[in-house]
Amino acid sequence: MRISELERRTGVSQRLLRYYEEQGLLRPERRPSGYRAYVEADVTTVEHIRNLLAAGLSTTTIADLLPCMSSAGGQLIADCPELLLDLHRERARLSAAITELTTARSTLDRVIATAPPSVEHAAAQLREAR
Amino acid sequence: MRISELERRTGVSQRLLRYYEEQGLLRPERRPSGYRAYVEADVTTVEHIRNLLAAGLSTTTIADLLPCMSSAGGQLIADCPELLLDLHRERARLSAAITELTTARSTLDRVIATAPPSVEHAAAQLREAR
DNA sequence: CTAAAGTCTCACACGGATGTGAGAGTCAAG
DNA sequence: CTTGACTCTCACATCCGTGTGAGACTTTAG
Repeated sequence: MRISELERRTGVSQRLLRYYEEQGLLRPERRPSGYRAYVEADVTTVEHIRNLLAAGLSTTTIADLLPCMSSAGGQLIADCPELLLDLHRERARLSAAITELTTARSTLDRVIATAPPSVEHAAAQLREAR
Repeated sequence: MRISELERRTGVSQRLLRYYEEQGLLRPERRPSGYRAYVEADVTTVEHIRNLLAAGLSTTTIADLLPCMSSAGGQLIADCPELLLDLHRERARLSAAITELTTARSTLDRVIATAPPSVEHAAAQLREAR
């Protein structure tokens, strides 16, 4: 598929799709014309990229991660205990973030719960008004 | 405490501590000299900030969140349906972020799980060596 | 063949998080 | 008082993810 279709299917701009390629996250074939030729799996890959970026990972970290995720075999980390160590660190950071966010959300829920019904009602109307 | 102590205790540069204040994340008192006077709780607050930033949240989002995380002042929203609406939106964003982070962590777990025991062992030794 | 739509590369721009340095004021030890 | 360490503000600089536009080439529809 060409770039506009991948853009449509993933909701990610062409600019970013080219940027991800520049960062080594995507490696589409090229047609004789120079047009990029993406494959079906790239749709999933782009979704992975978006998730990991939203989680605060950098493109270079993601670049390390993606080969492991596509190639079913763990050959890559088989040779590289250092990478495994990085992944463990990354996981710990993610867990800490999840805990933080979950705590924050609970607190938020408690605050929201203190709103008197009249205010809830007013807010609901505000929401409709948009 | 003054800024260099907070820097030492949190590992966050003075530049960033001032930046967080500029963004409304910290509100240290000022001495007559103009020096910032931080309190004990600021250490924890800074840790929260670092975690939330690492989770991909912006300073403005964190600014909305922090008051909820320290003191659950429910009186705040009694007068202001607009704020309640913001909190609901914030909650939705938090849930989305949590989902993304959890997805990312599961992905990471699957990658880690492909490591053969020999590599796990090598990694464990690397970890000790630090 | 022509026109329109799609794609390419390149380059400039921008906001957010962070580093770095200059110049001036404050504090504490000798 | 002087000196050195600490702090202040202000400004410029950098990296990263992203937007936008120009100018040239490719593909497709009529």
